[in-house]
Amino acid sequence: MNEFIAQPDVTLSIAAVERDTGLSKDTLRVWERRYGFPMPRRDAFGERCYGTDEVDKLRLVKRLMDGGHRPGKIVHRSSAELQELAQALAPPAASPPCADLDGYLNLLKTHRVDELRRSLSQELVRVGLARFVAESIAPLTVLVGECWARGSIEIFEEHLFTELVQVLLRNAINQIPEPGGRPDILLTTFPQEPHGLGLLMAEALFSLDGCKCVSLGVQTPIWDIARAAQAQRVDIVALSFSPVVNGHQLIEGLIELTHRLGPSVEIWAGGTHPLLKRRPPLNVRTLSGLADLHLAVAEWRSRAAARGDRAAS
Amino acid sequence: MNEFIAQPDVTLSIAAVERDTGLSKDTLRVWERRYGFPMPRRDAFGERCYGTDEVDKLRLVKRLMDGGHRPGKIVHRSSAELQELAQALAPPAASPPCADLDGYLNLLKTHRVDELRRSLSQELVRVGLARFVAESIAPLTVLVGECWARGSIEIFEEHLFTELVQVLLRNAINQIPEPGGRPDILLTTFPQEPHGLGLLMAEALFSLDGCKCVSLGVQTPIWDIARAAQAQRVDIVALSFSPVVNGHQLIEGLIELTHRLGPSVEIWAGGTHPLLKRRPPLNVRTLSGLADLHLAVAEWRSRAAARGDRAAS
DNA sequence: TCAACGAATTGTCTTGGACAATCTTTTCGG
DNA sequence: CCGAAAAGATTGTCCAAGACAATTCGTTGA
Repeated sequence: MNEFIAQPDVTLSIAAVERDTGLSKDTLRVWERRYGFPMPRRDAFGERCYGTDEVDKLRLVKRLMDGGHRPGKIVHRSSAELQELAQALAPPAASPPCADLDGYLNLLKTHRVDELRRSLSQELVRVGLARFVAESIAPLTVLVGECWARGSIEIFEEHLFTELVQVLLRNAINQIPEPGGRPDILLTTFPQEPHGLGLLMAEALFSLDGCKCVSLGVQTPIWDIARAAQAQRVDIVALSFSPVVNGHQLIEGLIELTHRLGPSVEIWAGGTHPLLKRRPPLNVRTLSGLADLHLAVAEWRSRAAARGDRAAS
Repeated sequence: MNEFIAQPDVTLSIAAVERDTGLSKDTLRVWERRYGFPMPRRDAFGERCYGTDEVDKLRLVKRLMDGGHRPGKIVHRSSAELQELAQALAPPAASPPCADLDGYLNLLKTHRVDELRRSLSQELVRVGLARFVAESIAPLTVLVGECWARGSIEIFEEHLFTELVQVLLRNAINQIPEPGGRPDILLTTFPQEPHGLGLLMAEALFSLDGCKCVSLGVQTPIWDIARAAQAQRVDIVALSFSPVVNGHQLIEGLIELTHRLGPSVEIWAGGTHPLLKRRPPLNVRTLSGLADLHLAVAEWRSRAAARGDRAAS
């Protein structure tokens, strides 16, 4: 069907490697200069030809870097050693993973998507949305994230999971009767933060508490978060942070956002980013764990009542 | 309300311009050297600072190039002249923008989100999902995209729109009774493509046609698309392309994916990327317009029947 | 134990040159 | 006069080596 015979030595151009690994051309060249890896062959025109083995190793290195390793320390190791590192990287499974969670994870790894959706749906109906989010989805999401960092699940499996949970949660949120009560909450993430599941979980819990939620989705520029908050006249801007965002950018962003929003809008920050636990920053309400959301809303309402804000019923 | 005066001189780095215009850093530098445009200011460290006016013009030039113009001929013209060219180029103006669309757009621009959701919902119920997608959502999405490119709507408004449509479509898809028929279709986008609405529209229409859809969401690495297609044993990989993806990367990616998938899996490509209209590439089925989806599925089924594939009922 | 300072690491930007691929124009044979 | 082949211009991407800001690491001092 295809006139191309599978070449025994497939090689990729630097642009193709950039696309496949996510490492920029500049980075690839500077690694070659500094570390001697990757050291691709050159074609007749002196251009780099990367082999599949090199690209595979680059992918591995990239994954370890996402997990906190530094390139200079690991590029020289063999692929086998890197595999080991990736295994060791994962946190020692802090909580003894509940049997249910392992069951779900197993379904995901064996690609029985329909079964996974069905059993999660059943669990949702069984325990209700609030407990479902807190006890199943949240820990499962963390677990999947850890597995991803360790390389023990594939990227497309993580995509499948994200998509599936999204469908489930959006559907559940939709079935909550239109609340329309205060506080009005704007949900979004910073530009560097591509993960949206945390946001969706928060939206579910807030909606259950009768808050009016407006979501901007992920990766909204700070300036636009402020604009949206003004335009929608919300009471609270709720942000979600996973560990991928740089701590410095997180703090800087929160400071800037605080200034832009002014005192009339509160900022609530939640998620799995380590900084949120260690030092509660500025005048930002940090939400430690999903149970805290309910508490925070209750507090806000009693504050509003104390202010004599009758609209916040 | 806000103590910060809107800065008169917002400038973007070369990386930001690459992201915003789709023109590579190399291209931006070589244009500066050859044509003298763009000629960005330099900051204290000698790095390029592009003004918003330059970026706007670059976007315009890019659009004209996608339409067949060559950069050397047009970069020197004024923005006004380019606007004219764009006018002349673009519209066979297939449909004079329906009054409904303008109404929706207006609701979005005045931030009456609830009203917008309600009127779209009503329209959905009125005309059914298929027509709703083809006649309202698709052109409205294009319109919003154009406004965004022109800068006549704000980023957060675009986020609001995306989120709202997503909720609507996911909810509608959910209510389609589980089809489970062939073909099995895997939906996703290339790593450079962050827009997911096209995917969602396709999923809606495919599902209506009784296809079994599995979505990976956006930005899946090519390698993982192939892995997922194998694992799920799908018949078709459906991809969506907006103009933001580089034409070269599009072609290269499709070639690589073709090789990785082998002959047993078809590739269908749709979206608003200009390349899809001009030269139908390779052995990829290009879907020109949403109406084509239905046709393509019908064709696939008759081919399957001709092969005597009884499973594809 | 924590903060602060200097050193090492690392990604991205810079310049200017080169060249293959593509598009346009000219030339030439029928 | 038409169509094909050759010559010429255009254009995007690659290369090399240098520079530097931002981040992280490691050490010292309180």
